[in-house]
Amino acid sequence: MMDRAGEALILADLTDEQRAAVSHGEGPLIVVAGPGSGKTRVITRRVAWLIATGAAPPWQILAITFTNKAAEEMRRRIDDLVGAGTGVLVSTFHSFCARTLRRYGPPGRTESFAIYDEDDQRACVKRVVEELRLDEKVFRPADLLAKISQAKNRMLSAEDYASGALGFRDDTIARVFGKYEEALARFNALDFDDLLLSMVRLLETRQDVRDALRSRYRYILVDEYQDTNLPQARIANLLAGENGNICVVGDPDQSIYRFRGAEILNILDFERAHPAAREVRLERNYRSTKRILAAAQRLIEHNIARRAKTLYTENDEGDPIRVVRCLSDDEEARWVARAVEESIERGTPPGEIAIFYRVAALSRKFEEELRRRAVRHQVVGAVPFFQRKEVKDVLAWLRVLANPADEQQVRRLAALTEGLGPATLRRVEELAAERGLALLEAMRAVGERGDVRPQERRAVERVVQLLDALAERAREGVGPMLRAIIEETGIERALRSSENPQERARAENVRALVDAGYEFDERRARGGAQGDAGGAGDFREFLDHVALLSPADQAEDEFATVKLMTLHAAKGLEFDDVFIVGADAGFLPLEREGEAPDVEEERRLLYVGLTRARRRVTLTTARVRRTYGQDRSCAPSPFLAEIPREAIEQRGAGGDDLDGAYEPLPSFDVPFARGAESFAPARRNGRAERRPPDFAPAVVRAAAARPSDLVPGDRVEHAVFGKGQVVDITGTGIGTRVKVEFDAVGIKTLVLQYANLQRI
DNA sequence: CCATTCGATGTTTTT
DNA sequence: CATCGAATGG
Repeated sequence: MMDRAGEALILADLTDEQRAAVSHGEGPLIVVAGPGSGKTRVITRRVAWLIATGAAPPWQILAITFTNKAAEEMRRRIDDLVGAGTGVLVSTFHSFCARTLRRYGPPGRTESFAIYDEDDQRACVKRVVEELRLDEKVFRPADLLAKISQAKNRMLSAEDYASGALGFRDDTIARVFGKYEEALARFNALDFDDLLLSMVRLLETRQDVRDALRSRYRYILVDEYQDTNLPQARIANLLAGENGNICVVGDPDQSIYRFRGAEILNILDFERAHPAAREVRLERNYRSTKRILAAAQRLIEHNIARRAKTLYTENDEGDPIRVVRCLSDDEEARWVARAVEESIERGTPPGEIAIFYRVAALSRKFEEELRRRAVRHQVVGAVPFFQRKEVKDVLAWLRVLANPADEQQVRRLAALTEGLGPATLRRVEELAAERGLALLEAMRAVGERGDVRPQERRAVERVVQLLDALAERAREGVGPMLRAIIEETGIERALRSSENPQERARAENVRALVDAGYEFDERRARGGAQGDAGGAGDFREFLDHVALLSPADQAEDEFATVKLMTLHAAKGLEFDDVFIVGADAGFLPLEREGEAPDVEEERRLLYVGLTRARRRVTLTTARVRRTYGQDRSCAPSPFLAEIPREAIEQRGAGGDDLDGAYEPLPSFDVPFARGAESFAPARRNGRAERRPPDFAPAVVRAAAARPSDLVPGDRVEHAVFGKGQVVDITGTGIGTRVKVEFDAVGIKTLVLQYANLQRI
């Protein structure tokens, strides 16, 4: 424990506001922290201060974050201040709940419950939909799941939903909801939302648990409070108790997870829920230049549902924000990649450069372009490793072992097993129904069905035998178990010998999973984890760990690589040089079919993006963007007009200007200057219409024009089809199609754009 | 039972 | 264009 000097040290280099928050005594505290205002610093210092002053021993402090990554980072910073392994619990809501529920048993489940991720959930909904004989086209499992999750976030039960249902569709959703809940209970499973809801129920119904937890965790700190949903806020408040020691930190302007149930009122109305709360506002920004901050501030002031907050900074004026209007998305990618290169040449460390986009699908072109230029880069949160099919296939074996009631996973095993198809499975299910057995038990008894052929019976037995063999090896650790799985099932071998390079990459994932298992064992052997040493608990813990890992957690912050990520993933990070691409109407705010965009939320999203930057921001737009292989013309995002002009330097890439909304400025890079003037841009409020090929913009025509001096009779070569002769050419611009009679494969019609024909 | 092919269909954001 | 699911043929 620290002395007075240590205490002074904790407060030494803080501003008055920061100090007020850090050294707040008992009772509720809300810290409204603007971007770059030293929020994490305040939390970690406060933890240190509580310990140093003896207000609470470390193990009575609970700090809650949203992502594992944030938790890790916070733990690290707390360790730096107070020493490692002091026992401060830093956890995400979900893993804190999972852990507590495992200890006390969630209502209606046993402690060995499975945690269902989105894939599992969808599969489960799908089964319900089939069971109810609904048309999957009309009732798409993913849509239904979204509705169900939404309801759960609002703490509505299936019955609640049913009683509020309007019309047939709602009624049906309510029925699916109910069946889905039944299925989860039967499988002894909880989905992500249930982890929170069960926790609420546990705290509300079990006074002993509530008291135990309250005396255990006397100080609660919640980061990113603006992103809490109803159950999360309820949990935090139940843990804290009335007038308890709850400290919430956040920024309503950075609330960007409404689609997932985040309730911005939790933070806006915190004081109403806690009349005794003290509020501290952190408005000084230490991160960005004056210009960036001014731009962000002016932008966000267009929101109506917010509480005024005025940020300021003592930092430099800085460079203007670049706004670049490109002729096409291809060119945007080229331009950005070049600008990234240039930034690196100017001395920016690659790891200090980031590219943000609204939708993940946009990443591809930038990736390709960076790869072409050999710029090291990394897509953050691209494909969540532990959610890849091959990884989940392997994990399914462990999951069945951990929770044999999980029929969903048992089915998965069946699907993985050669010779065990739907027909055989149905027979096993019938057997289960007849005898009142669990699916897995029925598989053991498969011999009692006369109508299962020996070949199929053997397949079923293989599954059971492997599970038994794995159970035997459970004490050896997760690594050996995983290894046994891939060896016995031959999954890695099968993938590795595939023709398809993508498949072979999957083999690497399987291998990496086994490695992760061994690493887990090692970490555990070193005494890192708590709980029973070795044995069956091990792989359960491994599964929990894996289930609650998010894509963002996979990011390794390598100093040497440029980062690409969605605007959502950018929250909480900072970079010297930020590129926000795809700043087009329709994309930002993102418009979805049949739904009005949530403009304020989208504006906050851009606000988050802008305020990640320390030194430079570049926003890019494209006149023509390709989606579904179709060209659509786009207007710039309306948000661009909300940024003060004096903070902007506007450029057109391709000898073009910004549609008159801004002063025309000299071009930066002019790959396709000519021909641009012949094209009058459609600037219909984003929702660009599909245009016939002849109206294809000049840029694209220029791009496609290169080989189009082809005439019938020319000899050409194609990468796949080999050599051939051009028979006919139809269409113009991007829609140009070439009919080629190939020597080897006969006549094919190719889209000139993609065919990549070489004249010979 | 399985592999291949064809057609339709689709694009947020994530614990 | 890419991916997925269903249909189809072996």
